[in-house]
Parts: sequence; structure tokens; C-alpha cells
Amino acid sequence: MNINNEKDARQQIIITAAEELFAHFGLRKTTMEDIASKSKMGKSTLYYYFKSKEDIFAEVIHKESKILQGKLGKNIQLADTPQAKIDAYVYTRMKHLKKLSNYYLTLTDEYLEQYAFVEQARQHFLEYEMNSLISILQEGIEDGAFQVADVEETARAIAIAIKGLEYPLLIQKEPNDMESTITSMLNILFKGIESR
Amino acid sequence: MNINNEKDARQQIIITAAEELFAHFGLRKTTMEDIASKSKMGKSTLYYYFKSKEDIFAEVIHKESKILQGKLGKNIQLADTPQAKIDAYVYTRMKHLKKLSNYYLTLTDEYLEQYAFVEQARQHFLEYEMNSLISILQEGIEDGAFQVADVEETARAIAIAIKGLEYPLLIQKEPNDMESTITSMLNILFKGIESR
DNA sequence: ATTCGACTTAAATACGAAATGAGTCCAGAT
DNA sequence: ATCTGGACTCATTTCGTATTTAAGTCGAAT
Repeated sequence: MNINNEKDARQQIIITAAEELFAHFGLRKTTMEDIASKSKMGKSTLYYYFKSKEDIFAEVIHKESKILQGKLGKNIQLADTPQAKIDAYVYTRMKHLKKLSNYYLTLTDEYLEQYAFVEQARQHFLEYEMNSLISILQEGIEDGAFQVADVEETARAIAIAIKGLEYPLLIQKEPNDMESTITSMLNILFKGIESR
Repeated sequence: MNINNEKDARQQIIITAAEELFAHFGLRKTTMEDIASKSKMGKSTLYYYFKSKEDIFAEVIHKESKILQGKLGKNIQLADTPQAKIDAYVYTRMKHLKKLSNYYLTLTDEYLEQYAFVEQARQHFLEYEMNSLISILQEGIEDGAFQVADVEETARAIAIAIKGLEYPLLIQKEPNDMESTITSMLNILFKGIESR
């Protein structure tokens, strides 16, 4: 395991170097040479640890994604009611999004990179999101806190609304407050707008 | 007025020709020559009626936008409860969207055209959307049908959720049903997910 | 007032030459 | 055997320049 740790450590050095470079200069403008010199290795050494540049990029995305999922999981756990869990989920996601968007949301700096693995990462995250929401909803239903006709469709509806929140975050230059809009959306989600 | 009608008619011919060409080939691949020959006029004649190619494009977008607004207005009027009006609004918008997106939603065929007037048209439509939603909400509140803390924020929340619905419509190739997701979202909007 | 052919000019395209950078190979170090 | 990196290949990108295209103007004709 010692040898393997050593290998892992070197991989991490590479990924960390790549991460910073990608964040600064984007995928295209970052060369393997750059990553190598920042990692203090020869370029070919990178190819001992990773198959390709895309492979490194994929790892960076994967790592970022896991970090967000970690944060989300943690904050969901800390919240004690199903409502608070949803609040936590949405707020955590929104706060982290700007950073994550640097990597796998097409529109920010490198536009429309149609990499298959970016699409795949997005898909994976969507699955994670759906599962998280479904869990929370189900817990809420068992609690008696929520009343939902179709859990899956409801989760999808929430996911889509969150997606709508992403949009202004990505195109707007000034980071609009959003705060009150999110509050408003969550309020609708829980209470609806019909009189009762 | 006769003269003016004649002028309007010729403008309409040009706009219609341009519309079809833009829809087929996009803004960049459509030349003024193309528009002229489709309109059976000389190219310079176009400049008698319009200031520039962008100007024609702006008119096309404007016209499309007005058509959608007309449809929306009509269908809102036909619906008799506030709930039905919101239903009508959302469904009408979604049905029409694919077509409209050809013109002013960046992602479809000509990517990321950062034309100022496209952004402006979007902004105008958003204003229209907000006003429509605010009206419906206000009517619903007066009716006693709706109970809403902040009308404006609520309208914005709904607009954002609708924006989220657009996303899969634009990137997904197969026109997913969406039907049940929309139903689900509207259900949440009205009833919320909390037990009552 | 309206139309169009002829023209100008800026931008897009085409293309070959030069440079860059992803990925390979192999010899040598640990 | 596990690693490392210098030297290489070759596909892609960049660059400089010649050529074409197409937006927009002008002035004469109707």
C-alpha cells in the first residue's frame, strides 16, 4: 500500500496543479508542459500517471464534483427537518455553483466545449441530485411533513427549478443577490400559492 | 395612408423572406443578396426599407416575440380561473418556445451570438413575462384564490422555474415529453409539498 | 418617393508555411 | 519492476498573405 500511496500522492500533485491552471487559463490554454513544470515533473511522467490531458481534466471535474457532493451531504445531515434539508441543499448548491461552473458549465470561459465527459459529469451530478432530492422527499413523506403525488416527478421539478436558478448566475456579470428569489422559491415549494 | 400601407407591405415581404432564410440558414449564412432575391428586389432596395441587416433581424425577432405574446394573451383570456391562466401561460410558452428559440436563444444553431439586440429582446420578453405573471397573481389574490407574500418575488420565482424548463428543451435533441414534469411543477406551485 | 446597377471597403475565407503541443519511445535511474 | 525525463513524431493550431465575399453607399433612372 505504501507504493500505491506514493503513486496517489504524485497523482494528486498533478491534479492540483492542473486544477489551478485550468481555473486560471481554461482547458485549451493549459498545456501539458505547463502542468508538468508546475508539478515539477517531466511531461512524459504525466503520461505514466494519466492516459491523456482529457483524462486529467476529467479527474479534476470528478474531484470538484465530489467536493460539492460532500458539502451537500454534510449540510443535509446537519439539518434536522426535511424542510431544512431542502433549504440546505439549495443554498449549498447555489453557493458552490460559481466555482464548479468554472469547470463543467460550458458558458463561462471556454464556451461550448462539447466534451463527452463533461456531459457525462453533468449527467452524473443530475443523478446524484435526483437521488438526494428523492431521499429528502421520501423522508419528509414518512415524517408526515410532506405530501407528494409522485416523488420522482417532484424531485425532477425541483431539479429543474434549481437549473433555472443557475442561468442568471452564469450569464449575469454582477452576482445578483438571488437570496430573496431563492427564499421565495422555497416558500412556494413548501406552501404553494393557493389560499388554504 | 395608402402610400404607407404600400411601404408596410414591402417591409413585410422583406421580413417574411428574411424570417424563412434565417430559420433555415441562420443569421450569418443568410446574405442580403439572398433576402433581396427571395423578396424579388434589388439589394439596395432593402436599404431603403431597413437600416441594416441587423435591423431586419431585430424586426424578425420582434415580430416573433409579438406573435408569442399575442398567443399568450389570448390563451390567458380564454382561461377563467387564475390557476387555469397560469396553466395556459406555461403550456403555451413551452409549446411555442422551440420555434422562438431559433431566433433568440443562443444555443440552438448559431451559438453565443452576443448581439446587443438579442439580449434586449430577451430582456423585453422577461419584462412582459413578469408583468403577465404579476397580473395573474394579483387577480388571483383579489379573487381569494392565491395567497402570496411578495407578488413580484413570486413572479420572478415562477419565471426562473420556467427558465429551467427551457434548458432541456434546448440542449436535448429528442423532444422529451416534459408534459408530466410541467404538470408536476404546476401542482407544486399551487399546492406546495407540505402536508396540510 | 422608390428602385437598382455599379462601386467601395471591411471582413471572411483559403492556403501554404511555420510553430506549437499532445502523445510516444526508449534509455537510464531508483 | 517501478518510475522518470530527453528526444522524437505528427497532428493541430497559428500565422502571414492573397483572394473572395458580402454589407453598406452612391448616384442615376423612374
